Amino acid sequence: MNPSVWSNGMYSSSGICLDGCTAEHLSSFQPDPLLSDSGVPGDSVFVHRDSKDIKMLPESAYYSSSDAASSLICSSQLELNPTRNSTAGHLPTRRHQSPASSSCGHYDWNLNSGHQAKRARVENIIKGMTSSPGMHCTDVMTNLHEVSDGMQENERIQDQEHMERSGSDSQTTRKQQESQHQHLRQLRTKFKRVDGVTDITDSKDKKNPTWNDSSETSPRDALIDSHSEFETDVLKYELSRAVTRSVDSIFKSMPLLQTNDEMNVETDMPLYSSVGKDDKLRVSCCGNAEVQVPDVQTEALSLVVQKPQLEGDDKFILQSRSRAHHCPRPPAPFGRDSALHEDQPSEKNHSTALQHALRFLHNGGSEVGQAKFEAFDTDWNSVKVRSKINSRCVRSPQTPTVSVDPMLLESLSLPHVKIESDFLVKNYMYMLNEGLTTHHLKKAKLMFFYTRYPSSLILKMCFHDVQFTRCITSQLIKWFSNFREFYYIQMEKFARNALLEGVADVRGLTVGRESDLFKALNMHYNKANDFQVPDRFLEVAKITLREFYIAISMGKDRDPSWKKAIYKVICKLDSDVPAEFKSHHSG
DNA sequence: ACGCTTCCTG
DNA sequence: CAGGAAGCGT
Repeated sequence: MNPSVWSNGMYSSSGICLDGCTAEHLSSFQPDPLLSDSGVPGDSVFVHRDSKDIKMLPESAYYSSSDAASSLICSSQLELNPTRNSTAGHLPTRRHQSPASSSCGHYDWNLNSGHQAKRARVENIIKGMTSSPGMHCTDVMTNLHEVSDGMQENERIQDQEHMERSGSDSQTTRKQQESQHQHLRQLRTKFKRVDGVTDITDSKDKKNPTWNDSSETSPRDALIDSHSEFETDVLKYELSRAVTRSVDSIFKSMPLLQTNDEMNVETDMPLYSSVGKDDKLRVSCCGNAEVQVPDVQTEALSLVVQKPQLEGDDKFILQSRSRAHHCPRPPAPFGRDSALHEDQPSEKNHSTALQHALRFLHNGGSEVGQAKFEAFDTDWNSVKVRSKINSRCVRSPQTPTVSVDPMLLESLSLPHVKIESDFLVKNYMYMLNEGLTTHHLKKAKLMFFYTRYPSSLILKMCFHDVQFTRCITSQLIKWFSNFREFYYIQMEKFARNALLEGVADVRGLTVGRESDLFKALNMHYNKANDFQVPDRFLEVAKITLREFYIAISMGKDRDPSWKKAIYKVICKLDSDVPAEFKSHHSG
C-alpha cells in the first residue's frame, strides 16, 4: 500500500483501512511530489473526510448489500412439494395412489394389520416433518431412517404377497417377475449401500409430530405394483444415475477432497430444518459450518458462516474469503427461520442449474422426462456462462462455480442422494475459493485512476492472487470496459453541458476536485472516498473533457464512430500503476 | 479464428 | 456489472 496515494480520509469510521491497511501503514504518509502537481488551479491535493464537498461514506455504505464483500446470503428456501417429497427420494420410485386412495390424498398402503401401527407411525413421522415447527434436521433424518426401516420391513411382507400372487400366473409371467425381483433386489442393494454410507443421524430425541395434511403415500408402493411401474422405477434410477454422472463429469477436473465420512465429520455442518408458514418443509443450511479443505486450498477456504450481527440476526452468509479458522458463532437456534429464508434474487439465478440437478437427485429421479433434462441442461449451461462476482469464477472452463442453495444441499442429506450431495458440496466449497471478489473490484476501480486500458500483464501483476483463467481475464477486462464506459459517458455529458452553458473557450474547462464531474467519477470509482485520487487522473479527465467538448462543438458527433478518435487519445495517457497495487498485500 | 473493444440491454 | 452482438485489427 503506497502511503503516497492514500489520504487520512481513507480510514473508515472504525479507524481501519478498508483495504486492509492499518494506521501504521499509513502514518508515514507523504505527498508524492510527482503526483501533487495537478496543474489545476485551486485543486486541493488531498481529500479529507471532513470535506464538505466530498462526502465520507460510512463503512456500511461501502459494504452495501449489493457490494458486500464475498458474501452470499443463504436465503433461498426449499419447498418440498408434498406430492413428491417427504420420504420421497429414498428409493427411485414414483409414488402413486392405490385404487383405494381417496380424493383428499389419503392412501391405502395395503399393509396387514400387524404393520398398521408401524405405518401410522411412519405416517406421523412424514407428516410431522412437514408440519412441526422446531423440528431439527437431525430429527428429520432420524425419522427418515425410521421410515426407511419401515419400508424395508414392508417390502419383505409385500414381496411375499407378490410371490403368492405370482403363483397363479403363467410360467412366463413368473419368469418375468423373478427377473424383475432380481432387478429389484439389485436396486435395493444399491440404495441400501448408499443409505449405509450416508447414515449421519444420531438424534436422541425423536419426535412424532402430528399430521397436518394427508397427501402422502408410501414411496415403496411403486415397487410392488405393475411391471410398468417397476420398469419406470428402474428407468428413474438410471436417469438419476445419468444426471449424477453428468454432474460428475462437469466436476471431473476437480480433485476429490474428502471421503464422505470425512466430510461428515469435518464439516460438522449443522443440519436444521424448519417449517415455515404453509406447512412447507424448509431445510436450511445455517449455522457455522466450517469446511476445511485440505492442501492447496487450505489458505483460501470457503465456508459457511453466519455474518456478524450488524447484518441482521438471522442472515447467514456464505463467504468465499479466507477465513477458514474462524468460527464466529455457535449454530443459531432452530426455528428462527423468517429472515433466514429471505430471497436474494441476485444470488438465486446462477444456482438454478445445480439446484435443478440436486432436486432431481433429491427426488430420486422421480421427475422423468426429456423436458427435465433439457431444463437442467439449459440452466447448467447458463451457469457455465453466467458469471457474477463472488459466485462465479472458474479455475478452468470445465469447472463452473455456482451458488448453490445451501438449504437444497442440506436437503440432500436424504440418504439416497447423500453421496452425490457430499460430492457437490465439496466441489461447491472448493469452487468458492476461486474468482474475483468485491475487494478485487474495488482495487480495479482504484487502478482505473492510473490506467484506463490496462494490459493483461498489468492485470496479472495486480491480481496475482487470483487464478488467471480466460474467464478471470475476461472479467477483469470487462470491468475496465465498464469503467471506461461510465467514464466516457460522464465526459460526454459534462462536455455537452458545458456547451449548453455557453462555455466558449475550451481552456475554461478544467476538472478540479470540487467539480461535479470529479465528484461523479470519484463516487463511482472511489465510493468510500478512502483513496487519494492522483492528480494525473484529474489531468487526464480534463483532457478527455476537452476532447469531447471540441468534438461536439465541431459537430463530429454526427459520425457514429466519432468517439474513437477520443479513445485513441485517451488510451495513450495511461500511467504506471503504483507498485503498491502489484504487491502481494495490496489485494 | 481469435482477442479486444464498444455499444446496447437488463 | 454482466451478457451478448457487432466491429475491428491481427
